[in-house]
Parts: sequence; structure tokens; C-alpha cells
Amino acid sequence: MDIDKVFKALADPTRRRLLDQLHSESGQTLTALCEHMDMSRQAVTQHLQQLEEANLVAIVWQGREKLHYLNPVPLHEIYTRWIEKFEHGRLDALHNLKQRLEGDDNDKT
Amino acid sequence: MDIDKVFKALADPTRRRLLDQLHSESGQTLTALCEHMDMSRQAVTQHLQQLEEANLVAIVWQGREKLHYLNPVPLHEIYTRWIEKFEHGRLDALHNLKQRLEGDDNDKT
DNA sequence: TTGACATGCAAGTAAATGCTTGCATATTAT
DNA sequence: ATAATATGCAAGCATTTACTTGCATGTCAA
Repeated sequence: MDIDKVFKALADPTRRRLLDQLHSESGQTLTALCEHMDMSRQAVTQHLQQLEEANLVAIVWQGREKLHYLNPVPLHEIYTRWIEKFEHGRLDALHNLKQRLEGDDNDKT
Repeated sequence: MDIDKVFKALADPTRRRLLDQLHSESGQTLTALCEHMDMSRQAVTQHLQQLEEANLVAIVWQGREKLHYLNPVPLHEIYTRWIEKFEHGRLDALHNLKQRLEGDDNDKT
């Protein structure tokens, strides 16, 4: 699992919107997805390719139609590898930062 | 909170490494952070600026030294706004996808 | 006060990114 | 068989991104 590809895929608002579309309705075709987007079909294709390479979207061919399915596993991976880790001691970190900031400006107890 | 800036800030491996550095030791100066990185000080500065604009890092000036602190709140925001949402029904989604894939190749019940 | 240290500012550049357009291919429907 | 539909491939282009280098500024210490 290339976590860098996942982060890069998520970095673009259009791609996040595509994920949202697939979340609201699973298995949409390329043209169906294009209808919500204000850009050429090729642009959407290229975004979907990046999502596919990041394993965030899985493709199923059905005749000439290309169906898109959301795969939430990489998102979960980001959670366990990145968010959970920093979440740990979240309140402590904020508390320490706050104290440091306050101590820098005044001597509030 | 500009979630796009957060995603974009996280999209770069160098910036994620900087966050890791700050996670392992809080309140490091710019030069301290530079020691771990294989690029010019200015490059690191620019990365840290993006992290700051995304609110992932908070700065505290102490004389001529610039101390960097990690702020985990935006990460938590990503979790609640993006991951949790897709997490919901994670197993279902996988199950459906699997069924669809199997149904496409054979007629397994 | 002078020199060393920590950082900022800004211009320049190579590579990556997002998008378009034109044409090609494969599948379905009439 | 032919036309319409769904998609792919590839070249081209403008913008953004990551990085460097050179110089300027502010702070601390001898």
C-alpha cells in the first residue's frame, strides 16, 4: 500500500468530490460521474485513474461500461497510521501549546 | 478551517516527515528540524509555512528562535469529516464489491 | 560593539499537475 | 451493417510546486 499515492489522491478537491459521489451512489459509470463535474470527460478519467492507483476506487467492467466502486480501506489505513498516532495525547498537546503561548505573552496562572 | 489546505499540506512526504519529527520531539527550532532534512533551510521553511497555513503546526517565537509545535486538531477534523463517514459501512462496501466482482466472473450464489 | 547565529525575503528554475482537444477502439442497438 | 454510445490514448499547454541561491534583518554573546 503506497500511502503517498493515497495522500496525493486526496489532495485534490475534484477527486474528493468524486469519492463523495461514489459514496452517495455506488457503482456509477464514467459518464454518470462526469455529469456532476464541470470539466471534460478526460479530466475526470485522469482523476479517477489516480484514485484507482491509490486503491481508493475499484473498477469493474461491464460490457462497454466502466463501473466505479469506493474502497474505504486506504482511508482506514491513513487513520491508523497517521491520525490515531497524533490523536494520542491530543488534549495534552493542546494544553501544553496553550500554556506555552500564554506564558509567552503574560504570566497568567 | 480550510480542509483543502490540510489535505494539500499532507500530500507531501517531506511535510509528513516534519510532522513526524515534531511528534517525536515538540518545540523544535527551524535549524533543529533542518538537521534531519536533506535540503536547504529555505526549502524546509517553505514546507513549514504550508503546515502552518494548514494549522497543523503552530509557531512560537523565542528571541531569534522559532519554535514549532504540532496541532493535531486538523487531523482530527479530517477524521470526522472524511474517514469516519466512509468507515461507516466499510465492511458492507467491501462485501458488495466482492459480490459484484464474483458475480461478474461466475454465477456463485 | 562587533561577530556569529537564526531566520526572512525574493527571484529564478525544473518538474509535476490539471486540463483540453483530436482521434482511435470497442460495445450495444436499430 | 451501420450508427450511436462508452471509453481509451496521446500530445500540448498553462499553472503550480518544490527547490535553490544570494542577500537582508534581527538577536545574542564575547
